[in-house]
Amino acid sequence: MLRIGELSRRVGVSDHVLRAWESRYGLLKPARSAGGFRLYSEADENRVRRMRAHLADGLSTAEAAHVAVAEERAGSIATEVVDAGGRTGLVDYADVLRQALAELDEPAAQALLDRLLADFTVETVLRDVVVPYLHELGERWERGAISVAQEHFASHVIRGRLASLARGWGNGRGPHVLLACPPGELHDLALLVFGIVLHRNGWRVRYLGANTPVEDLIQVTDDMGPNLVVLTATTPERIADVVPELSRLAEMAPLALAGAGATKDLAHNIGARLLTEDPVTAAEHVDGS
Amino acid sequence: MLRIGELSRRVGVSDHVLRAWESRYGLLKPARSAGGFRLYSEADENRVRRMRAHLADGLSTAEAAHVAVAEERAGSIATEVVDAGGRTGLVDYADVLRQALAELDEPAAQALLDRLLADFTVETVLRDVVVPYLHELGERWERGAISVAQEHFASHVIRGRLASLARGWGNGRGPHVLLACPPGELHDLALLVFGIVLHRNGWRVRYLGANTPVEDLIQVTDDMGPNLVVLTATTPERIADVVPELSRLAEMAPLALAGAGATKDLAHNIGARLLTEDPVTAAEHVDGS
DNA sequence: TAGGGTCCGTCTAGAGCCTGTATAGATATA
DNA sequence: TATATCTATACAGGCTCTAGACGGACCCTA
Repeated sequence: MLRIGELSRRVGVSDHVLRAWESRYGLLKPARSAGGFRLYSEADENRVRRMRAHLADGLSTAEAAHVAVAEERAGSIATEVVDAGGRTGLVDYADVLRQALAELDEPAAQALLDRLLADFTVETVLRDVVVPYLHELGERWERGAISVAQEHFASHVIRGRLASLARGWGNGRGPHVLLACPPGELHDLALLVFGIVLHRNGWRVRYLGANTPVEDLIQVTDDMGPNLVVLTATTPERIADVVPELSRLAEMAPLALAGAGATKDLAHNIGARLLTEDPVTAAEHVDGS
Repeated sequence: MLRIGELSRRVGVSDHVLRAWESRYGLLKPARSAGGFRLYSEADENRVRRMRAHLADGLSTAEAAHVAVAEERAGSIATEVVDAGGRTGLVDYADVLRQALAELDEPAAQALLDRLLADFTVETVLRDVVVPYLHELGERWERGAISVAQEHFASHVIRGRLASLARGWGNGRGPHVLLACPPGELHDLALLVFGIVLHRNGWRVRYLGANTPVEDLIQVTDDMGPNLVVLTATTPERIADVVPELSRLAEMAPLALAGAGATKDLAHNIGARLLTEDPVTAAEHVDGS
């Protein structure tokens, strides 16, 4: 821990200026000694150096400070993630994600996901962070513990990331899977996760998404002849309402049901497989034959 | 974000001239700092460089400025002629896109979009391909000329591409815009396009998406103090149903209405601005003040 | 070729913004 | 005690703002 004079000497910025940058731009937030002296860390020193670099690039003082702070933010999440990743797994990062999204802070959420995806496999991030977060989101949603605005915002950010992971999932030469949710079912993010992992395991994905009439499913199945059709639902009614139609579908192509709404009985009645694991694990275990 | 002195140094054009080109030819539309200083983006820097290139080619100042602005729209770096050809060429791509998506052929659609985005600016692709395609999709949807499966499939692919263009749109230091659709309105893709272009013009975007209760909008507006709130609706009822609430919102922050459902009367009654142009053009014309 | 119009880079003046530096009086540290 | 640091405020100089004027270069027309 350095006091202001020492920091000033090290970075070549006068103590007056350091205080000005602190009060005017929030560049530094030093700890304080018992008597009130500023105590700076190594991170603070680095931040000042980056600030000076940006000034040398021609940015205005205010702008340079802003950029230096913004960089710091992404960086700190990064190291934190890597540290925690080694020890405890990533599950805690669902919390960080939750907080960023609850505050409608898109940059923070994206930065976190960037870091996670840079350091871990897609499967790990999806299984340990995204899926737990989605569960929590769904549960808060049901409890009314979250505003519509928050839910929409979070869904949009997550959907955007998943969509970019899904890019090109119709490509390839592997077996062919058709994904959809039954009529009335609006939650398709877990299905997206499932499809992403399937594609990474060699499948070609056709995705129809939420709230799809079974009639259309049958039509597409007839046209395309998929090797597998997977439906997800969060409540049993969504499936129970269309049992006869799904039975017909199950005769046309192998059918699997997943999600909290998929019960053993329903699957049995329809003649479908039941997938009980989380979307990532389930996708890894599905057999392409 | 650069101030005028730094931009002047970088591009080798005096600050006086930069201001003259701005006021005389509309070459630049810099954001402003709280104190009124011009703040230039990288895009502005590039535009000035192109302007200089055209001057060096012998064009008059007015002409060079016109071309520099126009080619940003037309997108093609190669075209030195102000061409109508690029445009007719592009319009046909909406057809190709429509066909790929109608056949549920994700790889073909993605490949087309990859190609377009490599060759043209984001604005051009959105304005001349994506937005026309969305209009057509909406119209077929109303006519029942398209299956639910096709509509879902197409929406998902387009949404995914737009989401990746939207990545990071909450970043930056420009003015702050809140985007949403009123309750009952489910079509938010054009709003996504609008947000993407706004961000490329320096705005920070907070996106709440389709079907958002006005109560939540008011809440978020109160918390965040956006510089602008924009709502889109495809039918007037969506807006007409919540006129009193929107009037209240309009008193809290500048409000703009857009989309086919936004009428002059509604906007007037609510005390909101009306955006009548296509999403791309409208976003380019929105004033940050 | 002269005269007038237009284009466009440059300049000015007065006001306001941005930012490094200075000052004063009190308190902390060694 | 001597030095370092604290907070709060003031200030100066450079940068930028707006609005307009100026003048050289060019083009048209008579």
